[in-house]
Amino acid sequence: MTDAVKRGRPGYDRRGLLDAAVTVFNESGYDATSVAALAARLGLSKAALYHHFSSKEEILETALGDALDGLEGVLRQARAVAAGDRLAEVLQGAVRVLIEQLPAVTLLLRVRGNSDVERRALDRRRAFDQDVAAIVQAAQAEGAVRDDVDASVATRLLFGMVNSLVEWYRPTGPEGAEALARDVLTIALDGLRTR
Amino acid sequence: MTDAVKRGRPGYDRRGLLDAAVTVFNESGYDATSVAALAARLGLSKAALYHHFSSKEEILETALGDALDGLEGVLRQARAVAAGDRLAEVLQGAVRVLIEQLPAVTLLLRVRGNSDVERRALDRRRAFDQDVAAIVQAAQAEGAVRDDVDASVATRLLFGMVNSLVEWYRPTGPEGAEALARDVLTIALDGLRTR
DNA sequence: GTCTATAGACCGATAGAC
DNA sequence: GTCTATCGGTCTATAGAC
Repeated sequence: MTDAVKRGRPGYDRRGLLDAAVTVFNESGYDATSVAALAARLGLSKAALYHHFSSKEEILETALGDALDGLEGVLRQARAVAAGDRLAEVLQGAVRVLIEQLPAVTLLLRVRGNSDVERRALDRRRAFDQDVAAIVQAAQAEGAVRDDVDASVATRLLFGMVNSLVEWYRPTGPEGAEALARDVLTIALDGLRTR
Repeated sequence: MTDAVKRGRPGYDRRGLLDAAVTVFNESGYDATSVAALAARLGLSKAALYHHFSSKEEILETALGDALDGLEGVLRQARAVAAGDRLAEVLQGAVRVLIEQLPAVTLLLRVRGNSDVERRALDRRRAFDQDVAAIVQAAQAEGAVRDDVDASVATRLLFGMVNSLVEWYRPTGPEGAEALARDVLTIALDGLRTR
């Protein structure tokens, strides 16, 4: 963490503005938030906003890109471990990314494909899901994962569980990121039933 | 099933109009859908719409009520079985309700509390979640469910998995309701890992 | 004639563009 | 700061099946 000296007039930088804007989008919805309303909420003028981003959609695109980069990074990382352990690695990594980039991932998960930018994001998400499904399938072939549940159904259910974190997880809460990742892995791999 | 003789001018009845309207709300968002746009999409006039419902919000309220009635019915039904089996009963019932009332439940799960109606629905949803968490806790006390995961966290994760069905399940798909309920129970209770 | 669903013209309020 | 389009909603009259 190099704490670069901040120069120039103080205020939002591109990064801080992005985070703040995404939070507002999550509160009120992307479409429902006009640029004027966004600027007002952030306490600056539209002109200042457009100094950092050339359009409202560029804010969206950047945030969705960040979220997707994080998730795809998890896949890259998972390729380093043995095929049988890959699913656990992906689940754990996904929980970590969700928590670290909660606002951006929240925005990503609410995208419904209303524009080209949103559709491209959905395409990347679909590709991610397919990669995960392939990992599940490989684990089934290896015998590490039960094969009486279809790989793509299992993938959707697992990521339904993981993604639901954005609905309720708050950084201030009692549950830490590691504990949460552990709980997700426990349920996903071993289930809740005692034996 | 008394198939009452249909009298009067043909067209939408309240039920059919509700289903159609909820589907449109899910496509475009409740707030973003104007009454005029809704009426146009359904092929009738605003006035005809207001013959069946006294306000746009009453449509929302009715749909959310239907979804919540269905979920609460699952809880009532679950009270009939032994405490140790109750969680399985609730999960299975919830999957069934989600599938049978997919449009209404989808709408419910997207509510963010932007009005009194939405907040009341969220309150009922929270109460439902708490009831389920109590069932999980009771199962833990009985030793039927592992107690190294907090009951309310487990509840949220399980229902994250179940609720995610609205994002991808389509009645036309290959997966039937019963098969899906079985898959959910398998993962939730036994996990994906082979033993 | 009765019952249900429907249409068109219109209202006051307001949010957003200019 | 003004102006216009659109919002949710109303009123009255009517169309069509039994």
